[in-house]
Amino acid sequence: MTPFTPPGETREKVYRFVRRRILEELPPTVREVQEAFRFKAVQTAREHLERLVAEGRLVKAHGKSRGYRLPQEPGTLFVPLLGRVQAGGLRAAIEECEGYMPVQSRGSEELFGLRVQGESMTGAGILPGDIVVVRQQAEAASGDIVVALVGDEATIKRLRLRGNEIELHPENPAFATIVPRADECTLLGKVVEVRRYLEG
Amino acid sequence: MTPFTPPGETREKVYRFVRRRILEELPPTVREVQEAFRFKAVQTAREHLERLVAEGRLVKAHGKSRGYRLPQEPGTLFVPLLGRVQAGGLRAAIEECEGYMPVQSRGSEELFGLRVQGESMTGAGILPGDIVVVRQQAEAASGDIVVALVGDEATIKRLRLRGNEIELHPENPAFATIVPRADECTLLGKVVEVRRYLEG
DNA sequence: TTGCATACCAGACAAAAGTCTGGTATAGCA
DNA sequence: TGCTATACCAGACTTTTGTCTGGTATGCAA
Repeated sequence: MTPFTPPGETREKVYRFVRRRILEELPPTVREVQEAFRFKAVQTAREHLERLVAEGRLVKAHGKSRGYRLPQEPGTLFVPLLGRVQAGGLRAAIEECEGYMPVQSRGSEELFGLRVQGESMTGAGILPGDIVVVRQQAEAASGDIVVALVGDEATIKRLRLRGNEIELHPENPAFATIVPRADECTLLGKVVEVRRYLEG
Repeated sequence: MTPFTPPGETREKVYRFVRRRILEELPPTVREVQEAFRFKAVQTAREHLERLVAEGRLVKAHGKSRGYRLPQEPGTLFVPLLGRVQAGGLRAAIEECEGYMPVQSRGSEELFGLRVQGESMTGAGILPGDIVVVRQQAEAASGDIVVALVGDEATIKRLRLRGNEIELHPENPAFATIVPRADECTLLGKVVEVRRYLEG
């Protein structure tokens, strides 16, 4: 190989290669980097990688195979996607989930996805078939969109607190506000994200 | 260790462990599985893993380190998130993207994320600040929600084809339909997903 | 009882992957 | 010119990791 490529050019490509591989769930080995770039020596790949670590663009687990990672945790979590939640059974629903979906998150949160049924929140841009990502929490602020278990089915509404009273407001004039008694209503969590898949 | 645990119980836990590790971007080695379950022999871990492969719950790359993967490609891709797209510059906008977001995809698609500006699509549940995931394509069907470059700015509208004419319909009565000339309108792609982050 | 299955262990070997020492060629700078 | 830096190569060593052979204990069914 001609021992002169512009400084940093190859390294940039190495970085992009490694990042893609990490994001695709299988970080490369040093020798895989070597082969991808047709280096004749392992060391060449290693030098680029170590340089990227020194520059802070990668981090590594010393001595471990496929040990190169991205520095600032892209923080992608896979959370269970639930079809519906019925009385008492958030745990059960999570166990029997339909699948998993990737969500960006700071980590220590308990999240789940829930498929939206009904038109009661169309005014807030939440349509039937959409998926809401919910953070499990027992408290929420007035104005938050929440998932609550009222009677024996989970429902998505906007929460309003009036003194000690809880109100669950739909965002659609065709639906009525629910004012549940405290003992027949459990807050499952707060909606932190809304998704709509327009294909498949 | 007591040589009797109910059949399949440990294997189920091994499966969950491996799946979590794969989704977190670093598949475990056989010995990491061994240690996680306090097996005294590597072979025990290997037997569980090989069994999971035989059952089709995992697949593996023979002889490669950290070679266990999930069978049906969870297919999570990281796509560039664009703030805005201006005349001519989809390539440029992708180079200078704001960041990356995880998207579930069948793989060979060219996707990007775009932040929504304006209220012209609120009727379709697409609000200002939402992010749309767009598949790059030069053609689309009547009725699709598309991103098009009209003049020198990208816009999101519902596409209607009337014979040879292209119409870009807003979903908000306060906005007017656009009927661009073919030479001043470029189709950037089709919206395949809508996301709204309600926090942060 | 025998046979067979599951669940596990001991100890080894071989391949894969990380690491290291020492080298060459080119370019830029003092 | 010598010094330093980058980019790369050769070949080896060491650790990690995948793989293998053969073993024990328990439960179940013929």
